[in-house]
Amino acid sequence: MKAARARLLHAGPVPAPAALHEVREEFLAHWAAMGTAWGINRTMAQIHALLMVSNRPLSTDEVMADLQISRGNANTNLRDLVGWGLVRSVLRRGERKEFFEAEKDVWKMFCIIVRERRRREITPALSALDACAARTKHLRGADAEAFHQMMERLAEFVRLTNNVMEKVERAEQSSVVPWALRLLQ
Amino acid sequence: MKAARARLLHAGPVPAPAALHEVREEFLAHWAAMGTAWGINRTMAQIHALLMVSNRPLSTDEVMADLQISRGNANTNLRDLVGWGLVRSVLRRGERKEFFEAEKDVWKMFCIIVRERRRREITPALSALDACAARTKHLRGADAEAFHQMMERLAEFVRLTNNVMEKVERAEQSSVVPWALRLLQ
DNA sequence: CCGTGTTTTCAATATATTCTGAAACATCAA
DNA sequence: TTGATGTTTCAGAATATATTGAAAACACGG
Repeated sequence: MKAARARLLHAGPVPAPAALHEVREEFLAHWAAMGTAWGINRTMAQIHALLMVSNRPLSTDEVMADLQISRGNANTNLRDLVGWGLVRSVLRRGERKEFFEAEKDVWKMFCIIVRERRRREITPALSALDACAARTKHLRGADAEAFHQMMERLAEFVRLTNNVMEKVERAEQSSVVPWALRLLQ
Repeated sequence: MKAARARLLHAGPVPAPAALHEVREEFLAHWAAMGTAWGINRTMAQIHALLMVSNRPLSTDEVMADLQISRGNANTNLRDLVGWGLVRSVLRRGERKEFFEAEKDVWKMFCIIVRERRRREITPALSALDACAARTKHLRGADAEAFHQMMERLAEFVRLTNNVMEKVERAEQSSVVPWALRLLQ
């Protein structure tokens, strides 16, 4: 009580725990906003952020309490994060509860996201574009030919993207990618 | 009339216009789905797709008719696409109506998207992360230090991303990027 | 300044997505 | 088997996002 009041009464260096809490909140909010802009739901991004900056694995209940969300919501999104491979569930011996920890290596994180987005979105998109190209190959007329050409160009570009992403996935071993990226600097 | 009926009566090679229409619908749907997965609204992606495969500029009314959407919706999303630089508005002499055409060069399209996402999302994210790092630099304690370290690592990674994207933006001139990408093949 | 064609705006509505909370389900130890 | 502990599911509620449509604003030629 006294400490709290003291903080309000005189200006001075903010105590570390309070300051940290504040900055952490800001980070969670930013990460969530970023996620939203890239098609990831708010809660999932928030949980991910929370686990990224936690120095120990957290239980579902801790996540619920921290983010003020329901059990169902926490469970679903933790499950999804595990599905993405961005979060691992860890068991503590002697405890039945499940704990969760995020992959902390930023480069690995990036590789995982690239792998999953390739698998879930790029590869199917490529099939679709190839199909669109194939099905219009033999059609005649200016419209059809223009359409076909566009499909070819898009497919070619997505194929290149796909290949680049595939290389990035394997980057842990081959280290070609970090090298190429440095080259772009 | 006769041609239409003939199509219904005997099995045979589908006439080009009908086949093209079908494939085009499929492409629009796929592009819209893809957009959604990457945080772009359905209609905007659909309009973009429509203009990409149109061999002439289209008016707002044509877009409305083709996609069966309201004037307000068409207008807003066309405006946004122009804001992204993915679509240009063109004026036909003697006509008061505005027409719209998409950037058709796939590589340029990509550069535009990279430029805009960098400007709208990456740069602000980087500022936020730097701020989070700076504000926890002097805090002591295991929690604060772990947090600070994570912020530094994330900021470093985003800074790299930012730089790579900046190079891609300028790729039209310098052509370093296509070269580096080929290297990754 | 008026009339006409076009674009923009925005409150209301519709749709899509996310979240909750409680019940069902699992697992284990006694 | 029972009870304690933990997880999953999912219908309904809450929220966020997108869409409509009609009125207002605008731009221009006459």
